[in-house]
Amino acid sequence: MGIVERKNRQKQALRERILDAARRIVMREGFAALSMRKIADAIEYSPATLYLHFASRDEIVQALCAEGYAQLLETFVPLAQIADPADRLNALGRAYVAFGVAHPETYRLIFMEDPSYTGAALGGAAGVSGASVAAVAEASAAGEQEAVTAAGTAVAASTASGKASLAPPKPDDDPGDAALHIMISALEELKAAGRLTASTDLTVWAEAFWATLHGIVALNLTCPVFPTAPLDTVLNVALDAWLGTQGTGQQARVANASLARKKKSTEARVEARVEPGESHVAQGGKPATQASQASAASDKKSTKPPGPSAIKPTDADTNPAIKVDTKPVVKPTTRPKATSA
Amino acid sequence: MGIVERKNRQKQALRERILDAARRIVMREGFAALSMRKIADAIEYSPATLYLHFASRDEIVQALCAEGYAQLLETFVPLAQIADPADRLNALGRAYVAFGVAHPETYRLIFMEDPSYTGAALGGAAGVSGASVAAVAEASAAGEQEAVTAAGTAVAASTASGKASLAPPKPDDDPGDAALHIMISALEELKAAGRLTASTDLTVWAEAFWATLHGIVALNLTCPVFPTAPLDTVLNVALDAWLGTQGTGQQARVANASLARKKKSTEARVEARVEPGESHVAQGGKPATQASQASAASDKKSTKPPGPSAIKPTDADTNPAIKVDTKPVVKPTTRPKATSA
DNA sequence: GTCTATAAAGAGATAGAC
DNA sequence: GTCTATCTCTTTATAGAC
Repeated sequence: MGIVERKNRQKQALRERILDAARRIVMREGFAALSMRKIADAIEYSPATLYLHFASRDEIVQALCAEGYAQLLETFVPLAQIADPADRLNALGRAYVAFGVAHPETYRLIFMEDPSYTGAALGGAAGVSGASVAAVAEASAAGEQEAVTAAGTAVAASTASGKASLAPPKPDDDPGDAALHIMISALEELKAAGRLTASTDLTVWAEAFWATLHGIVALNLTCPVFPTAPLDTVLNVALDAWLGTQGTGQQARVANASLARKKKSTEARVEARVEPGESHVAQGGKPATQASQASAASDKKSTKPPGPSAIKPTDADTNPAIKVDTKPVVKPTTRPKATSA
Repeated sequence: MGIVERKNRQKQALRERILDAARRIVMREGFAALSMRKIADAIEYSPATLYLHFASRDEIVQALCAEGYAQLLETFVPLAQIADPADRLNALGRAYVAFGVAHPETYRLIFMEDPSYTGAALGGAAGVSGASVAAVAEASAAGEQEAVTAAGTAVAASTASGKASLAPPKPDDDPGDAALHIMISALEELKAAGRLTASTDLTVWAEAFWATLHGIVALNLTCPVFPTAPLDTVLNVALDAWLGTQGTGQQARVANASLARKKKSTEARVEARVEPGESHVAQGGKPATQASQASAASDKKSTKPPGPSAIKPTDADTNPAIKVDTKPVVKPTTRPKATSA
């Protein structure tokens, strides 16, 4: 039966080519410019062929969303191994914002375009990349158990989660909750360690925290004038507000002394935890380059001129190893204008 | 020369009809469904006529944005008269979120669609409704001076700003900064009163705070699954994180005792400050109904079922006095599908 | 000022030949 | 499986009659 398998492979390959082309168009010209004709032209097939692989344009878009969301989750994988839960939350927040800024069109597609696309990403990413999702969830679970007992056992925790990421994936978890559960786990550790007086539901806290991150990203992608301050500065203030003095006053302050220490240093935290342990991350089977690359992208943005009315460049295209959205040529969410009539 | 004036009036009237129709379409069917033909059909003119009043579809959209932003600013006017700066920030945050939820399509249009639209709203709202913008700025300035001297002088402050809102407008202020300056003023009061140890730039703080609010609204409008918790709950946690324990620990906690008092009561704060003084607000020339209506809209949302995958209803159409967007019939940001082919 | 008519471009999706 | 050809439908914007 090698023939049918070859045909399957070819069919799958063409499907990938379609998605690749679609992704390129979205990155280059924005989501609104994505059309079946353009995809067909890009892969040098007829438009009708696309319908043999995808039932509609929407199905392509949703596949794109699922891919993008899986990509975002992969960014979190190495971060889930950070031992200190506060540091972990901090790193997750930075990575999230960095991802949004580095992949503006992908981020728009997943979280800012259409509820059905968002739902497709959060509910359907498992099919595309279930392994990474499961790895994230398990890494976070492993980290939780370790950190409750004692702090500073980063090596042991990372070893455990390294094995977990090699374990057989459970592809049918709800990927939408995976990222949130990472945060909630960190919060539970904080609470268990007495570093967080939980006056509120941890799920709500995580969701509100996430909303803050989303607001920072969304504003940077859409609002040309408002975040006058550099992205990093705003992000620092937000992370301070949520992590620096969280809880009820004195108690939380003492507990977060390790965070307050480097209050003005913007980026060092993630790399201080992850990069010295790059060996253990590589051991775990996942490359650590995404984390450092992500924080690097976030840092570059701090050189943005503070003046208003300048559409912010999304200059995160330094590392060609990572696919990065570039600024769309046409306006993102509007219909393409008539050229000359 | 009465003839030319009548013609000008008629021209202006048609312009308004065009915008009215456009607004209705956006509210009913979403922004993507707005086309010149539909507007023309709605006002029973030919499409060509529209181009005698607006150079392009974009110009109509930008006028809509400016209107919407002015509408949002008007929501802030009565709130700027709240004496206590922390209460004022709290009320502003709630009003902002309530506006976004009550007018989803307007909010999308201003802040979530296209950077150029956002810029048009923030930079061009003065032409549409410069008076209200100036009133907001002056009301906030008046409140600042009062509250530095002592707390609890709500009557005096409101009288002063009441006069201010009747003063001749300065229509050419940058409306984009107006709302932010209200927040910054409140922060300066907090700082001057020693209730906020300013470890960070106040402008940055205000922008980050605003980003949080935007994130909460944007997520509620776009993400079908994620804010599992009711909108109000998330908003409360966020406001607590920013206002409840802001500053460095103990000092802020004592200072914010008045806020912590009613921590679990969701809506009473705005009305406790504004509604007993409804006389003074009415005296100032601005109706106070918008503030209470806004917080009421926010509260209704808390009955949302927490289950995922349900597109959240935007049921804020109780008060017919306020124009409220309803849920679009078609998908918001996508091209309308081909009906039958 | 307003209309009819139409240009110019583009979209998604399908039928049927090969 | 793939293509050609086509259908149906949409859009913005303009020309020229009245």
